[in-house]
Amino acid sequence: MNAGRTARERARAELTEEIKVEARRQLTTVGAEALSLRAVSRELGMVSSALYRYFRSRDDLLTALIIDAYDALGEAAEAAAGGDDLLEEWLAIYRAVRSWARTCPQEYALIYGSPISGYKAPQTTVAPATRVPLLLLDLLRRAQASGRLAVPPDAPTPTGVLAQQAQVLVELAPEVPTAVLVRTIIVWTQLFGMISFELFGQLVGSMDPADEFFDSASRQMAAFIGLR
Amino acid sequence: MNAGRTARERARAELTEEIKVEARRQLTTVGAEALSLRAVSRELGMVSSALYRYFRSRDDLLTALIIDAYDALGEAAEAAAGGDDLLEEWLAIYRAVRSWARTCPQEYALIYGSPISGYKAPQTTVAPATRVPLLLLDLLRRAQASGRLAVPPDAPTPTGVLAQQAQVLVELAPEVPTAVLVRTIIVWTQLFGMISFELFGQLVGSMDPADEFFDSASRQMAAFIGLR
DNA sequence: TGTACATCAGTGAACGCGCGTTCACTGATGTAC
DNA sequence: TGTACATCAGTGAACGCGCGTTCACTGATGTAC
Repeated sequence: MNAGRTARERARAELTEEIKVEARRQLTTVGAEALSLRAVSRELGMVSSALYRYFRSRDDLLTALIIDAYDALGEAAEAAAGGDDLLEEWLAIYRAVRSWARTCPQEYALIYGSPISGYKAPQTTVAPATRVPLLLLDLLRRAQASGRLAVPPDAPTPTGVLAQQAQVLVELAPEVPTAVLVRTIIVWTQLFGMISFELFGQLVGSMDPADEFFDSASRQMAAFIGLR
Repeated sequence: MNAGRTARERARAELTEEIKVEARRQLTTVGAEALSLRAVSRELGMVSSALYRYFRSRDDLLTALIIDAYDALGEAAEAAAGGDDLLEEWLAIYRAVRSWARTCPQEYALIYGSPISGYKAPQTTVAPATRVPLLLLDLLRRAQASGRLAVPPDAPTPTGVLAQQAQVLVELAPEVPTAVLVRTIIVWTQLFGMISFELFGQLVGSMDPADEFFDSASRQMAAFIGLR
């Protein structure tokens, strides 16, 4: 499929990739806020201004890295999906998310950590960000269809504003009870709270290393939304 | 109580405070990573080197800000504690934490956001960080003593590594069942996951504004640990 | 109460760095005839 | 297949900034006798 591409096009695609790879490499030591175009170009043996042929600005490079991070996470999660047991699939997705976060903590921080000061994420980052949530919602739809989703009796059906807000999710997964959808957001925040605490050192002194805790929490949260 | 203090001592204490206030003010626009000693001193009308009479380095100033942030959060939470209904008290502490985070998002990010690259938090930050958890554990002890803590039947009692790790908490709240203590960490991570998502913009498009969601989640999480 | 000395706060210059971005340019690659 | 022109990648110098930290110093405040 590279057939019709000119040498120029191929070189451009490759270098664009190399720049991102090097930027990612530097992220492991330095954090997004301090990521430097000059350092990246220096490491690639090119002059800093040359980088502007590939990215219009530092923010543009950051955007590309953010989209790549969401996509990498999405791919990792999607690769873990499938199988015939839905609960196991749910847990596998959870593990894939954690595992990706642990192997790429700075990329995780890029998308789920503190906002980068002075950087405003453009709309293009929105779609990649929804890959994992959409995957989980799809799983819940399948669970509901196959009778593996037992709405917990103590799950309150949302009313008022909350019910309205839940509509966005209802449209994506109309079969799934609203009470479960709200709980899904709760466990969704729990998942990232747990991973952030693990990566950012907040669990040190209690549940670190967090393997067993993560496993227990995942299962309890799956039960919390009624998945079995 | 300022009686025995010399003018020098008073001036020093005041300026130390002013530096922190100005640094905090700059944090609202710039993020910890980019916080600049020179900018702080400039704004205070002093020469940058003068700041070194008060803080040995930039990291020292950051440490002071971190400790202050934990303490401010701790105070806000402690102020919300008390009252005769334990569930209401729990919810009030939750609301206080969220409310503090929303009024001081950059200070929140300082302690619960991505780690600051190149900064290593010293031991002195540990104690202030435990104020809120200790408050909640104390509440749970009182709940257990007054029979307001009904261990949820589906809460698994931890075994193996998890049981060992839970010992740290058991020592702090020996009356509270271990199953509840593990769930407490789960809801603890949920709380900060939820707040981070709200502040960092991850809920936009679903549960933002998050007031009702936060309220519902707090109550459901209280029920999850068996508090009523 | 007054004096001599020690402590400390704040100055200003300097060191040695780094950064993002622009711009006129050279030389290679691609395209149309 | 060969030539003329257009496109594009990469260069190197420059602009205008910023930063943390050190150091010898002046002058004010505090302390001991």
